[in-house]
Amino acid sequence: MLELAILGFLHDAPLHGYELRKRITALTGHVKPVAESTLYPAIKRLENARLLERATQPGSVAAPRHVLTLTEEGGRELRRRLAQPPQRDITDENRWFTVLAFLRHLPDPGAQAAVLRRRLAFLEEPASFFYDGDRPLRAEELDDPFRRGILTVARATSQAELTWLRTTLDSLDAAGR
Amino acid sequence: MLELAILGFLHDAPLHGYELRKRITALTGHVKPVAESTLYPAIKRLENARLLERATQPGSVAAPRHVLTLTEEGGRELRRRLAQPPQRDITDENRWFTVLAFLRHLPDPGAQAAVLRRRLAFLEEPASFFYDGDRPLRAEELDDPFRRGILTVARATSQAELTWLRTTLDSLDAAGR
DNA sequence: GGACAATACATCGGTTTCGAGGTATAAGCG
DNA sequence: CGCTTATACCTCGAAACCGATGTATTGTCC
Repeated sequence: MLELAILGFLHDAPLHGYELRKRITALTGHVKPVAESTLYPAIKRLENARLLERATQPGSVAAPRHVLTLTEEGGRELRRRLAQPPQRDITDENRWFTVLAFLRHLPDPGAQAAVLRRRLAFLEEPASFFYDGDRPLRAEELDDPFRRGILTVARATSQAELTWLRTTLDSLDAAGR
Repeated sequence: MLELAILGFLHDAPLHGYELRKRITALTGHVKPVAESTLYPAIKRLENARLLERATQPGSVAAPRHVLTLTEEGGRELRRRLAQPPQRDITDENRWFTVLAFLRHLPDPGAQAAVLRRRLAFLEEPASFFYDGDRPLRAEELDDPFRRGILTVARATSQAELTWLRTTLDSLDAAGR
């Protein structure tokens, strides 16, 4: 997820690590902060895999900056990850939002729609957090107000996202024709 | 988060690991699956910390079951974690839902309300995913339909949860008086 | 003039998590 | 009788992540 965000931001423009960190913090940091000690090793991983290149830029504000640029292979890898995200990126909202944030980098509207359809399928299958045997429980059936809250909030999210997904898929399909 | 779920479920009733796994999968598994290779070491950690005890129950269906029981110290630890969750558990929805799922185990309505108020404070501060400098961008200002989706869904979630939080806090305050 | 925050990068050890695989038993099916 | 599925537990190595800490420079505030 972190690597996807790095690739995605660098696809827009070359950045140095510190700036990258600020952007990632703005994107997902209020929910799930990213430590520097997680970011720099991730950059190194991507560099070792030749997905990005580093150019030292001296005479800068403070310590010498390492400007990071996506390689062609890095661009391909970004598109590969966006087109075929693992199931985990579809189901976990944190990860899913990261996919969405960069999905425009997929050149083909059909490929974009295919990813949205996977999320649609996930949201359409009946799933709860609490069960009576196999039967999913509804909010009204719960005594616990906190568990009721979980279901209430999850249902509202799901409704809003389903609406958005369907209209967006319609316009993508219209554009694809 | 996993440890909290284990402590929470065992507070209700002693369970063996396999059953625990099924409950955790029902609770959060559709969003973020838990591998067995994560669960069993987690159980062992909690056992080593004397937060739970293990009793082998032979003559069972298949392999001998290890029935896990929460110790008194385990109960105290559960309440401690519920009363003072780290900020990460407040901001990250996955973690927050786990806190909510077991918050009823806190005996004091005032303490429950205090936790909800932390989430309320987090949701009330203006935060976006995308910025123009320091100014948070609204959905309408974005060209990218996918990024617009993020904001649309996040706003709907936030609205629903704020409503639920306020009514629940009202009734908790009424009960506390 | 000195404290402090921001910029910019990095390492280290420890913890958690994941994926892949392994070992058994029992029940149901054809 | 073998096959699959479910029950039930476990290990191993690799990856990922986190908190603490370190280094150095520049700009800002009092």
